[in-house]
Amino acid sequence: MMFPVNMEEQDYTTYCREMLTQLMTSKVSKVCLDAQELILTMISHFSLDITSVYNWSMVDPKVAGWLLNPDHPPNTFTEVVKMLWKDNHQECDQDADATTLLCQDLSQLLDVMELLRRRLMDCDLLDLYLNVEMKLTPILAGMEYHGICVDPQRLINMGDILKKRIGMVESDAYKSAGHRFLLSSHVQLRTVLFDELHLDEKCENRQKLARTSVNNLKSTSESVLVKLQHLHPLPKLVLEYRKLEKMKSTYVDGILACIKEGKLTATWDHTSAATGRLTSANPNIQSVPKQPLEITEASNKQPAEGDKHETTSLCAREPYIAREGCSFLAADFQSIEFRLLAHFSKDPSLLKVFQGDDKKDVFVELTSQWMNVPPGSVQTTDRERTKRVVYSIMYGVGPEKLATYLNVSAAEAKGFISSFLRRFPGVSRFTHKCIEECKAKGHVRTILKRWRLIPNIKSPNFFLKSQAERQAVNFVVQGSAADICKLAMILVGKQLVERGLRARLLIQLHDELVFEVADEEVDSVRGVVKDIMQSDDLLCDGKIKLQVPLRVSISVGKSWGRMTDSE
DNA sequence: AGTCGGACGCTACG
DNA sequence: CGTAGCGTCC
Repeated sequence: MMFPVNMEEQDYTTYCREMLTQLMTSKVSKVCLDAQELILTMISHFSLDITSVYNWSMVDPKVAGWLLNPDHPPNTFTEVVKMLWKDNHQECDQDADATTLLCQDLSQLLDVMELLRRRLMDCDLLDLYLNVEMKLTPILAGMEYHGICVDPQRLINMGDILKKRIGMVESDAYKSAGHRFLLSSHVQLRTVLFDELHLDEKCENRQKLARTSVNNLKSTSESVLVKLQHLHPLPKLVLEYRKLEKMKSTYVDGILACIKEGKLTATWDHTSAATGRLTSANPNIQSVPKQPLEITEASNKQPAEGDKHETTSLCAREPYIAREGCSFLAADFQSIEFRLLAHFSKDPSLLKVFQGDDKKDVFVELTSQWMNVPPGSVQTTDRERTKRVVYSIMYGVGPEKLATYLNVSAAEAKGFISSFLRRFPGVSRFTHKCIEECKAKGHVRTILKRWRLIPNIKSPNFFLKSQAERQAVNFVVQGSAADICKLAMILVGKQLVERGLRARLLIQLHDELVFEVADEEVDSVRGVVKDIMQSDDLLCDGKIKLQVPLRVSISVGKSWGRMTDSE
């Protein structure tokens, strides 16, 4: 490519923009390390129309390296090279200057990419690479470019309320402990709870309290504090302190620190999750709490009035506001991982739960099947328990952890799991098939053939082998859900552009997409998004057949904290 | 004497 | 299961 030097700046910019746009949309193969970053830079620098970058096609060696070995992705070009040639790669000249090094890299770039392409082909990953992962790259760049508007004043107000309440809980905690100590220190809390107050010895019917995983010390985690809270006021105060502190440090102060020019600009990372999921960082928008935090605010001002306390509800998503004249539209795949478990298990009773009426509640339906009672008389607590059991089985967590979630004994939890597996035997068949396949091939695959190498599946160490088995099963379910969500992002993006709708994707929460939409386009966008996400076209034009239908629910709102269901 | 970085524990989300 | 990020502690 040539860049003329004798040009006015204005013309020069126009010239470059034209050149680069032509190059990017041409059929010529473009190899680019960190393609996402380049696209973002170009959108920002040349003020390009975001929709025009969706059909740019590039190949990125780092993304290829990650797909080949998702547990140990290469972070630099050197690491990509190392990965391909292992130990027998040509030594780089340590003393060479930057230009020489760059030239060496460039001279290798094409060869490297050619080799990566061949590897991807051999591993049956090329289709996934070209038609999913690389198509997603410009979409992620777009998400980073748009950013999300937040109202800083709301965050500051929340911070003030939290600060006051934290101070009060702190002094109450010191009183109940009998002395001051650092409430945020697990080590100090452990001493107070167990060495000074001996709460573990007073614990009802000798309940087993959790231990820390690395050092096997007495844990002070939520599940332990819940068990201790009836013995002494301190555990409950610590629980409240932790909730308030988490909210303040991560979701108020942490978010405020990430605001640049009035908006949040998270980075979206393709290659940091071995399961194929996306991650977001600085901030991690995917972990902003959904449930509001209820806090009791003592009103010192008018103690004469009847109520001593007034309760305030703090919602971390409340300060996220759609831009002027726009609304957020969220599209959520309803229990997609569970549906995929049903698909893979082919268990007739499980499949039946997802067939027919879209309106019915799948966990009520499942509880009804499991307990042999009519759906109408399923209790809320039973429904909740069913949900926990299903997710525990999918994640492969044992009876102990399930017991803490359900607040029952480990024996009871074990009973629930075995009862469930007896009632839906397809699930066990599926998990065993996963593990056997993994043992035979050394890896497992998702519906889009994404793979994960799991060498520990043959480990003589029981813990490592069990962990590997859980990972194998979980990867197939979680990774397949990730595949489908990526397909949705790509296809919805394409359809919105084709229909001239200016909705833009801002956030991906694994099974949910959040768009920002002009108010007058909300109805059209809702229709398009829902149709596509539920259509057979989504699954590679119907080439992939699922045993269950996918269902999408839509909600709309001006604030991310106040979204209402929308037909 | 102050500061950095890694290990660890805990907890949001899905 | 597996991400990010906050906090202590050495």
